[in-house]
Amino acid sequence: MPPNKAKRSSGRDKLMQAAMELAATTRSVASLGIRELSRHAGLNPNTFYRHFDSFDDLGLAMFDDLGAELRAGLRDRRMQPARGPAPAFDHPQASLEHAQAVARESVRLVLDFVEDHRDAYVVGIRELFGTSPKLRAAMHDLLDGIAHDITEDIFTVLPLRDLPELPKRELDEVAQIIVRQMVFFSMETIEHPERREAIHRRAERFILLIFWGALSAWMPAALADAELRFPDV
Amino acid sequence: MPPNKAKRSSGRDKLMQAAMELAATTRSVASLGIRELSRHAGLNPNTFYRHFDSFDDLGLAMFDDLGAELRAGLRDRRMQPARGPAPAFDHPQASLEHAQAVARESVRLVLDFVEDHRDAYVVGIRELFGTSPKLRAAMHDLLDGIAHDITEDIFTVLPLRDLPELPKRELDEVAQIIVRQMVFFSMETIEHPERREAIHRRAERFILLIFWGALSAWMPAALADAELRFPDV
DNA sequence: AATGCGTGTATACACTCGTCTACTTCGAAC
DNA sequence: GTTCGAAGTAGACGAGTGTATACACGCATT
Repeated sequence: MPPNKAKRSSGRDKLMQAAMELAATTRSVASLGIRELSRHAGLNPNTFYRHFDSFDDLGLAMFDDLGAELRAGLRDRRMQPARGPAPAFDHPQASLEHAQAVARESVRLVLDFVEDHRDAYVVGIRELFGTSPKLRAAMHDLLDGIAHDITEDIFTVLPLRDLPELPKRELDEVAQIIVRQMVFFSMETIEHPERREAIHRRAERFILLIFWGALSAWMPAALADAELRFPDV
Repeated sequence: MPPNKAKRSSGRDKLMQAAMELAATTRSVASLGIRELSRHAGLNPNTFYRHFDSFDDLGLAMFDDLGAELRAGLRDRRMQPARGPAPAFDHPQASLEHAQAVARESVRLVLDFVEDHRDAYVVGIRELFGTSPKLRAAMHDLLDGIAHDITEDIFTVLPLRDLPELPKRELDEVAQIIVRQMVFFSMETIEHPERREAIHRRAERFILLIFWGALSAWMPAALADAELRFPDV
């Protein structure tokens, strides 16, 4: 029953690869032509029907791969211990600097991934507001999944879980906002690679700003007591 | 030299209208067929060439109209005096409640516009990450223009201009973030109209949160002195 | 009254498209 | 060793496509 998933027919992969290349530069996934696609993949038009029964089908397969790789990459680099342990929360200034470092590294991580997977990424974002309801929903779910990962990550890495006032539901909302904003920032680096550093700074400042807002809103006493200042970024 | 711009050929308008209807449901602007489009507009295929020399051309014309109407609508409803004058800044709690009212009304304004111009709006957002660089740039510029309007509005309506610490450049960044986030919120109401009220609340909370972050970051003393609390939304 | 010109139409040509039917190849299971 | 199914190929059909050429109408200017 297990049909050696690794060696899996190469025609399928060729078609997905060709679709990615074509959709990244020329058209949207739904508007690809079967002939155009198979020609670009070096295959017969009919081969498409052997593996997919619609372009939605193909798109979903592509985004499954893309999403798995992105979330795995994020998880791996999040787990790497080089970042060091989080400071205890009774050293607020250290905690703040730690949070800033985490934000900076996370932004770099995303922008690196985008740079390494340019084609797949632009196709995915294109379909986020594209014509196919199924692909829109798939990308929407993917982004929300990443946001949820981030929420869990914050609860794990930072010692905020000791503070009962910080509701997970609202933290999830903040994570979703960050993920969605990063869509714009990352597409901006693709269109204007030369502005990469400036965009990186803007993204980092945005993340710190909204967290600062959340902290100020939900636990103002802690900030006031520690006489924290918003960091210059 | 002024060729009665109002009465301007109706074929042009028919084509743009047809393009809007088709692109909103079926395809992206660039993937429209000339025959399909003119058939849907009740015109001869060649008529298209009389008015446009590419689909980019047509898209730019559409977005010019859309953008003008949106920005005019925003400006009008911003100007209407029903909102009342802004409180002086030495009454911080009143100022905060005023800001909250402005945020709530602005969100409602945008969501109303989106509801009233569903087709044109989804086409525009589709092209924001679409295949045509020209249309992407046009939509990008449109959003940035709106963000700039908001910045100016804040400087006019709220008495923050008396505070030299609040840099206009950073305020512009915040406005851009809000506009971009509203893209997601508004598309969410289009896909899930029944969640409109919940989305409205989330959007309002987001706007207040990021402004709260900005205020806390740039003028923490003012907030601390006034013993302000983040409003429940 | 004559002249352009902007707008819309009719027809035709060469080409691409999606898909149907029929054929090959190949590897694994019995 | 044969069978069988999955993967890929070949060719053909009708429908739809972009666009070039040529034509018709209305209306302002001269």
